[in-house]
Amino acid sequence: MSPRTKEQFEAIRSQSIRRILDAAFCLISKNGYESTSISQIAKEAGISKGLVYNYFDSKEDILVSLVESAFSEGEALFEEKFETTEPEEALCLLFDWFFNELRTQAELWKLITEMAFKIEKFPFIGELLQNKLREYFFMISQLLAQVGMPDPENEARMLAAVFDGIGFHYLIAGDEYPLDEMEQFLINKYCKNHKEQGE
Amino acid sequence: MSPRTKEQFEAIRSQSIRRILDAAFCLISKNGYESTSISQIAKEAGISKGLVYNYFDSKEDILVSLVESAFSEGEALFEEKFETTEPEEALCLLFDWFFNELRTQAELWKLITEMAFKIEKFPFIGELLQNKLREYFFMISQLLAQVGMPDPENEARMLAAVFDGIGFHYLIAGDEYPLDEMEQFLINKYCKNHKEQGE
Amino acid sequence: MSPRTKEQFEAIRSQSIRRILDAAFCLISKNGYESTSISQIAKEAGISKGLVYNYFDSKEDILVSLVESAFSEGEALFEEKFETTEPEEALCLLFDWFFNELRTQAELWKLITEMAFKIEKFPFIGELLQNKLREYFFMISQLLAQVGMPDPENEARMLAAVFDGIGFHYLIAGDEYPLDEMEQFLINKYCKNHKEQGE
Amino acid sequence: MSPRTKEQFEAIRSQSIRRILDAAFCLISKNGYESTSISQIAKEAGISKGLVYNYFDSKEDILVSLVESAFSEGEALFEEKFETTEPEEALCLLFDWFFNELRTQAELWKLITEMAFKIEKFPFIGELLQNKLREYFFMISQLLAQVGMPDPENEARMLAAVFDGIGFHYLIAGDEYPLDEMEQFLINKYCKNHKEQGE
DNA sequence: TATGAATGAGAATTCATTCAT
DNA sequence: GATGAATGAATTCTCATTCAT
Repeated sequence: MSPRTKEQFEAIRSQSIRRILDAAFCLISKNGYESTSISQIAKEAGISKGLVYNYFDSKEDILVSLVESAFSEGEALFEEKFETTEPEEALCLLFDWFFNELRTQAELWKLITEMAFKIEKFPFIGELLQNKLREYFFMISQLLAQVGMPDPENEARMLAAVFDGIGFHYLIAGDEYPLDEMEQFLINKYCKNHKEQGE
Repeated sequence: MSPRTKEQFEAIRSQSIRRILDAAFCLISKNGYESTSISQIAKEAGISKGLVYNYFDSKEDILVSLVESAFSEGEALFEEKFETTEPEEALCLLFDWFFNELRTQAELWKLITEMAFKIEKFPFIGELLQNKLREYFFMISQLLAQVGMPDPENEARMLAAVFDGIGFHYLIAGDEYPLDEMEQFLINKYCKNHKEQGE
Repeated sequence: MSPRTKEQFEAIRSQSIRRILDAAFCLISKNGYESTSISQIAKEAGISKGLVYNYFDSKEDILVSLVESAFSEGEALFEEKFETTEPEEALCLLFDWFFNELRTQAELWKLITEMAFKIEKFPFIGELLQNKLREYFFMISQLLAQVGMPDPENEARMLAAVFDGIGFHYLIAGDEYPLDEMEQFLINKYCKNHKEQGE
Repeated sequence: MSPRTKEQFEAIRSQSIRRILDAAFCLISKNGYESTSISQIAKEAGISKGLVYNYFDSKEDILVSLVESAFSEGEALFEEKFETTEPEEALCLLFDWFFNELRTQAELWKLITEMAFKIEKFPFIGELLQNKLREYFFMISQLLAQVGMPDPENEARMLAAVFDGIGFHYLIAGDEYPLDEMEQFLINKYCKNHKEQGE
């Protein structure tokens, strides 16, 4: 019989890779990188341990792929949201987006955030996180400047901290944390003008 | 040789325990819990591996003690600072205290914060962190209420988030992070009345 | 498409086998049998891992073929050289041949020689090596007898040892080893008569 | 109870190390380095796998120790033998020594020799072997010079080759190889004067 | 109290081999 | 004939924990 075509192989490949990354994401975001073994990942992905090494060089390599894909996912959503709107609305959308992300993608936020504690061990993460943080900060400070807020840089730095701090406390307190209330509170605080226009 | 007295034994015990916890703190806050071995802790503490098990039942037990002692350390400083002052000054002192902690005890903050990612693995940590967070929040909200801030609860939740968020970004960015500037910014923002009164 | 003829199939077969053996020779003589994987061989041969198993039953089977082909290569050259000449010249040619082999086919010598250390693991190699050694020894002893050397058997055993010993030291010392000097030295020692006659 | 004394620990340590090295020597010289697993070594030594790593950093580390101890063993015997005798007798003793070594310590010779094929993989071995070879060669060439042999350097190089070549052929042919006959033959060839004096 | 030797379970990783296409 | 995905056993190595002294 003739061998599978390149496309067939590629389909198989990407499906397996997808499975591995999904399993890895699920387990690592739940239990942490060190507490997740390749065996667990393979079992969760429904494949053999050996196959994992067909697609990834090492456990660290899985982490790299995972983190990069996690980052670029966030990226895409981020840009798409705020590029084409006027500042007042964009600011509102930012809160909207952030709280939505937190509600639906808490695991993703958890994974990325936990990486900050692994910078010593995996230096590439430091780079990624710093870049992420800079973009994040830059975007917010531009929004705030456009809205006419004084000292937008420090305000942005503070707002960025608010976001990660809320994510952090949500992680600790779980559903006891009043996400909805905080969202409303922040919108009222930062988007008053826009709101008033809406009234 | 005369046998050692109870007091002597007790002194030896507590000294060894202290050493173990110090070593554990040092290593775990730097490298993480999973990446720190009992051997490393014993070596850093200058005692034998076996002796560690004389004082602690397991590696997890060390973590429990470590986290509890870390928490109560923070506690003590915290209470002592704000109990006896008037609200306007206390708020200032709070910023003072926080940024000082971050500058001098970053490792402690890092250790406690990282624990949030281990809640699934060590449920006792969830309790501790939630309590901590509640106290933290309660104290700030009282301060803000006393200062006359409207909606002090949500403001407190936000300010608490600002603190942890700044800690988090400081962890990522290191000395590039403008801690001083942020401190000044927050003091100006939250303690204006007091400052103006002072002038 | 017309189906391939038997000859075409046969050509493909033998070409693939040739490639596999070449790759195996190259890698195994450099890195050793155990440190060479089927994947490496397949990659070096430019074919797939699976195809290797179309032509060989197992990794050991490759080694068998490899060693046999290596031995018979040496064989062919060997016989062709000394069969038709007169003894005095043949002895000279022997040295010539040996040092040439060493210089140009060191890998081959290395592969065959290393096999001696695998006799326990692959008994078939013992047979092959012993036969080889016997032929080798027999040929030399005949040459020496024809040249009129007393006790040609032991002299042959010694000379055979000299050859492999030199090969061995050349392997250790690399280009620092004075191959040329040794060649001249041995020729002077063993072929003086012939040389002097030639003058 | 009081802990064991330093001496007791040291005794335990060196006994375990001895066992590991003995087992490793036995297995590696028989089956080769790559074909010998740590599990096998531990089992042969009658200890657990884990303990091996209490005493050696890695499998390679075992090899290093093994090779170094093998080399220095040979060394000691070597020097002791030839330093204090007159050249004619020393030459005889050299043959004596060599054939004895081969008969009683074939495994040691095999281990050391096989290492030559691992130079690429373990560069430290190259150093050791070259030094060994140089000493070996230097000692023989001095002996031959003292005995009055012309061109003692090349003769020494040849004799050194004879030795390793014989070892090599003995490895291949086993007890079929006429070691005794070769010993006598070489003594007759190289120690004639001394022998004749003895007659 | 104190030591460190000893264990064994489990981690990451490799690789010969099989198999569906 | 040809491919490479998939497997599983084996390998090196780590580490929490136990134990004899």
